[in-house]
Amino acid sequence: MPELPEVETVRRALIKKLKGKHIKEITVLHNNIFEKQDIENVKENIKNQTINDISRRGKWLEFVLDDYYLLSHLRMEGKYIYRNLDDPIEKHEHVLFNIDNNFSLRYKDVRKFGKMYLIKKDELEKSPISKLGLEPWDKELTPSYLKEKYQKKSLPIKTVLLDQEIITGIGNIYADEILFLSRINPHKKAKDIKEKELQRIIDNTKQVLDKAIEEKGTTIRSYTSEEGVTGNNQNNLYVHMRQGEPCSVCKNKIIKEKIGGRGTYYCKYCQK
DNA sequence: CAGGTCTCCTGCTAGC
DNA sequence: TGCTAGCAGGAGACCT
Repeated sequence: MPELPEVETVRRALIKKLKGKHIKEITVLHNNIFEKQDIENVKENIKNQTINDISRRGKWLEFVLDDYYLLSHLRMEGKYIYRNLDDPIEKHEHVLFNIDNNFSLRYKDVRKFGKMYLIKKDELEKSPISKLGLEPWDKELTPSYLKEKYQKKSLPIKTVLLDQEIITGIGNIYADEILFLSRINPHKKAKDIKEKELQRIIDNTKQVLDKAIEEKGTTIRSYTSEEGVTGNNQNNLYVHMRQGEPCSVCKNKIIKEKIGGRGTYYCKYCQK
């Protein structure tokens, strides 16, 4: 499940291979990937566009083309793979990019949850990324920013950390890790979090995500290594996917509960 | 506006 | 061993 570090890892890999290349045409095998868009327009407009750069906003990849941004969200299982142009289409490949009549870049997504948007450069405000909150390393991310955003949130902090309109890029794995390192109980209401704790959340968010990027992401529950991106950060997880194992601090058992519909792992002795 | 629930989708897994 | 029901999960839609 790609979160910010995994998306950043994918971005760095893609740009090496794709920068300066041209999208000659695309084949779309599952229209829902391009949600609420006219597929024929998308196919026509993307023809012969140059991939000038690939950037990232939260969990979104942003292909910077000549006249458009191609926004791509991998959601749970999305990945990009390279094939020869005439290689047969394999299961779960939904969008095929002909790159310079030379090779095929393919978007593959077992669950079909991923989304793409082809947006004119001056219409970015109409796209989903316009609603995103601050990047974890943004200077504006301060305890007072979070205090203001959290003041009306009665939801558990675990749920609120996943809110992409406040801090963008945190997903289910890293939310658990950030709260463990911050010694905050995931059930605690966001509005009840003290200023000192907010500072710990900010510091640990950066630390956890930096470390995960350094390790090229976390690979769990991944049945193929075909995406070419197999990270090592799963070895550094303190609580996520570790129910029943001893807490690294107090040795009590890590527990798993559902919070806001999400599997949540924490130590109820260390996290108050 | 805040928050709850449903939906999308398919492979994996627990339980019989 | 083989089958099936239920689960996992990011984010938008829809409802209260």
